Amino acid sequence: MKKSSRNGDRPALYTRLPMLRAERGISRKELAERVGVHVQTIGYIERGEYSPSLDLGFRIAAVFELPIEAIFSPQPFATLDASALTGG
Amino acid sequence: MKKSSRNGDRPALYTRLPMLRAERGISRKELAERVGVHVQTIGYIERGEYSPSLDLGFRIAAVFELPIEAIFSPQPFATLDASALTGG
DNA sequence: ACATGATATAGTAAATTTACTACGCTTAAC
DNA sequence: GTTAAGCGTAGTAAATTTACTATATCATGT
Repeated sequence: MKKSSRNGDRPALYTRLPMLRAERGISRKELAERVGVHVQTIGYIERGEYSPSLDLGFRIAAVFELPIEAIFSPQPFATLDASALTGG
Repeated sequence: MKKSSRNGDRPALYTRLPMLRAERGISRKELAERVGVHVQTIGYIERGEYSPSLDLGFRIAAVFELPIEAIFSPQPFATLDASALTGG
């Protein structure tokens, strides 16, 4: 009654939430409060245990002021390269 | 058991799906088949009766080769202006 | 040692999304 | 005038998401 069964075991969706939170020093609890969901809900999303609603996706994107595609992806994110980190 | 109760009556999310389908001459049935959901599911989404999963959002975006933000929005879309339509 | 904050696990319950079936209504094609 | 396609409405059932509680671990700070 929890994990996406469509894809057996693989995450329903990948996310950069842990990295983005780390960068901005915001905890799951704080993010949860800012988007109006339960803390554990953020946990489930970060672990890829399910795909959030688009609605929630937009609220999270608003907190980080980033497009949804920068935070979530159906495929794993690549590690950031030099140009991303130095402002190419 | 159907509509978003969080926001009483307002659509959970707005979408340009009807316009995009019209532009490309694709029916709900065809879109549904292409993203792998039931026809009625597309109907519900187009009527704003609920907010699809981010997962499904990505699949729909892939069909149109557009970013999610171009297809869905928490706020109503404005009508396209001249520059959008003439290639500004 | 103790308290605290952050995260993980487990389990239950409620809400929302998705699937499916059946019908009614229009419009276009024949 | 019948057929078929496309869309809307209704209703039920299944699956997934979200809420919430409790407990455990780990790291930090005092």
